[in-house]
Amino acid sequence: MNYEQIIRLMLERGFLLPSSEIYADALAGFWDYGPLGVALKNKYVELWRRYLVRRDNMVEIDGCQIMPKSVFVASGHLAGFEDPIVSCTKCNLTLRADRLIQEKTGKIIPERLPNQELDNLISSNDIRCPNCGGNFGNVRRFNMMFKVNVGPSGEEAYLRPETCQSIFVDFPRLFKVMRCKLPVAFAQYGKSFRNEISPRQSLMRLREFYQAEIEVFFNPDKANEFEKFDAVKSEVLRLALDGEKLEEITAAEALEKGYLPNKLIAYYLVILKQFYQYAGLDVKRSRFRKLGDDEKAFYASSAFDFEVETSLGWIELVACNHRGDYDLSGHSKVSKKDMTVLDGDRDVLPNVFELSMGVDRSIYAIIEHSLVVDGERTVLRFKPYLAPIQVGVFPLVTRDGLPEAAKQIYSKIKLNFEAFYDESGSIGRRYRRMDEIGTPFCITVDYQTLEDNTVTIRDRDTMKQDRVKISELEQALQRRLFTYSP
RNA sequence: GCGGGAUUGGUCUAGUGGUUAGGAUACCAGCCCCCCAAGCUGGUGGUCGCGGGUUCGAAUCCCGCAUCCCGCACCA
Repeated sequence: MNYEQIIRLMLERGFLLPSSEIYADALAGFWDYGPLGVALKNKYVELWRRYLVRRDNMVEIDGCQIMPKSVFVASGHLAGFEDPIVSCTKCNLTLRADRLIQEKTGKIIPERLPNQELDNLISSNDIRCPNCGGNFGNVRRFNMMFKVNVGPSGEEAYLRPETCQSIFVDFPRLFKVMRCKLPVAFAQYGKSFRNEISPRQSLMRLREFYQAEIEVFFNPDKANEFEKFDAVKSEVLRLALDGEKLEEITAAEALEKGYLPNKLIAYYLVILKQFYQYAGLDVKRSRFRKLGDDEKAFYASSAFDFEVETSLGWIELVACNHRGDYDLSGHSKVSKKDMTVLDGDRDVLPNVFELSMGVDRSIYAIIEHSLVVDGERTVLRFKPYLAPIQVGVFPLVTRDGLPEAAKQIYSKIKLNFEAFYDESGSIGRRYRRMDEIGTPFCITVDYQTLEDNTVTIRDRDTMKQDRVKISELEQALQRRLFTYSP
């Protein structure tokens, strides 16, 4: 299935809704999660906590979405997150001013050049609209951050464009009160906001979106003194170092060959890949792509994108950036707070390696990779522990006391599991409905139930059934649902 | 932002100026009672993205706006 069909399925089944769709002035780039979507997302985030946050003893926080101007002065977003743009006075075509000039003149044009100088370059080189030949207006700045006004005085503040700034500004206190030692990782799941010029493809480019970010703070002199690496050194990574060319190589070899800068980064790339394996992504269709200098974010000294192949092509799920001491030194300068911490007997300003995960995109990718159309059967083969509905409960027929028996089981197990009771239509039809939303197990109450207090558990993927005693049902479900596997 | 296409019940769709907007699917109820969908009967649900205009009369023509898709540009 392609992107469009998948989105239709998500809309139809209550995974996703266009936000404020009843109004004609609904905004592009905003989508709501429906009941199944939020259930899937919550379980995905729980898995993230299990396989990354808890596994690595990370410290999780939940920071505010609105932050004061100073934060973004220090982070560089007020200057660096801003593009010089210019519009044609005739056809309104809008382009990046620096790139336009660079393209026409062949000269390297720094993005930070003042507007006036960019204007001068456009007129002195007689640059006209490539679309209609019209003249360009004056260069202006477009900042992708949403500005908000706080309090009656309208104090200038911004919606955070990335969640990690909360971690950086909280770092000094957190490090102390949580009794941290380097290296230490901080994690946060939450919303970020970017005023995208043209949001497209629903979950791929949202203006309000979820990130799950991990910021690893470490002593740059000790990035190779990293014992945890040994446990994962023989894991295979798929690396795209130079364009599309792909190398499958163990983490240890990648280090030896200098593809990866240090053990710490190698370790986190491995556990990120492992996490996605557990999330049910087809990692054979994934890669870590090394970004060229022209693609990297302004704060990154080296960067890998974790990407997966979908019907939309390769999409970026996680940006893995070596941010150096960019953030802490920036915040230290602007806030005049000391951001150094004690490591051994020495004060160090930690460096940061981040795994910045796009949650919404990940959800999309998992759905696409989980979807199997097998003849007439449409199945979402979610890992059981990610399934929005975990178990369906059905009476085989609607007579002879079977519905009553089934409802009794349902009312009991729904306290511990996401269960769904259904008695409408044929039994096969009910199984298929569950297949379509990825429910891994269905319990059927049949005539034998009335005789010996057993029910069948039907497996979504094999369609086979096991018979279990009602008294052992919850245990049996527990075991099936929470067997984690890559 | 630019160019192109699209916008009719949950979903797909017929309908290009004129009676209560038709169908499929889904859904609901009843029948059937069947362990892998699409059997029978009945039923709910749309005023046609929003606003304005033309016309005696518009889902159907015109304008504006919004959203979605594709291409370009943008994507810290």
